[in-house]
Amino acid sequence: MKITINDDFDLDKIINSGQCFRPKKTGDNTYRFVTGEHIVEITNVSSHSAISDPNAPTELDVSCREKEWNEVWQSYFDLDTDYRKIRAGIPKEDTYLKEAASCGAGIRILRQDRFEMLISFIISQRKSIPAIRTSVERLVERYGHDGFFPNPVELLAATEDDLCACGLGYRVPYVRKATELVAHKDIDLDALDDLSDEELFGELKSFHGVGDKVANCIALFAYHRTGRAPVDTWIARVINEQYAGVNPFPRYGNVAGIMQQYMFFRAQGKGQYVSEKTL
DNA sequence: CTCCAGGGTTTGC
DNA sequence: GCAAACCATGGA
Repeated sequence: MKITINDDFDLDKIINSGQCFRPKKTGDNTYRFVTGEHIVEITNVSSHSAISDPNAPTELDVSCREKEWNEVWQSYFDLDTDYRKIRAGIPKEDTYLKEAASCGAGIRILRQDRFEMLISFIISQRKSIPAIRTSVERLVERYGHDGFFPNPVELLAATEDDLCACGLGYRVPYVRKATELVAHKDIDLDALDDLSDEELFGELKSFHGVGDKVANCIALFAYHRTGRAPVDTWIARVINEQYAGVNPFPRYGNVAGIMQQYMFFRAQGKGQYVSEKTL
């Protein structure tokens, strides 16, 4: 099925933005995404001239039917939000963010599976992104089914030794306890969606092994709380070197999390800066 | 071999 | 309240 997108949309930047660990490139201009019990292959079939023009619409060929696209992937890719408008609203005084947003144009904040994000970001602490991917894939292979991330009941089957074999190291008890709480319905991850940002943040931090940074990542990438801006080692470095140690995110209100993603992408040296003139 | 990774918890003051 | 020690592994 053919899809046309009239907004920022760059699959390569999305899968390399650090917000997701499983989506991957499967061929020339083709990418595979998985969430919950859904899987889709997406090929960018835009003409070459359109790819070089940031304002041209993006033409996609997607493997799923229209019903699934509208009910699952439209929301997953946050296609009802105007990212160009958000980028245009960045004050030019914030020159570093202007450049970062130019580099990261095309990134979108994904609405990902809650349990998967909880477990993935617990694992993420003190690990490199490639190492996180390896551990998450091992969980999928051993405890998921049909290539889907294991649901809480499936992951409950993993003993502490099993989890250790997935390279989780000292995080094994964190993942184990979180899985038990969710599988036994002591905590309802879906019900947390009704909470305010601060209340959600507090509930997420009640998990052993979830601190400020991980709670904000889960809030941003699973609950789409775009006002949350996780501060990790990369962002802390940016705050120190570019903002004289003063956290710039409060001024960006409910789009702070989107700005954080642009900065994270830029801080890793990814993306190319495109000057305002060529935009 | 060494170094460090999208941090968090525990401990000691 | 704060700073420092400590944490298991994999990837570079």
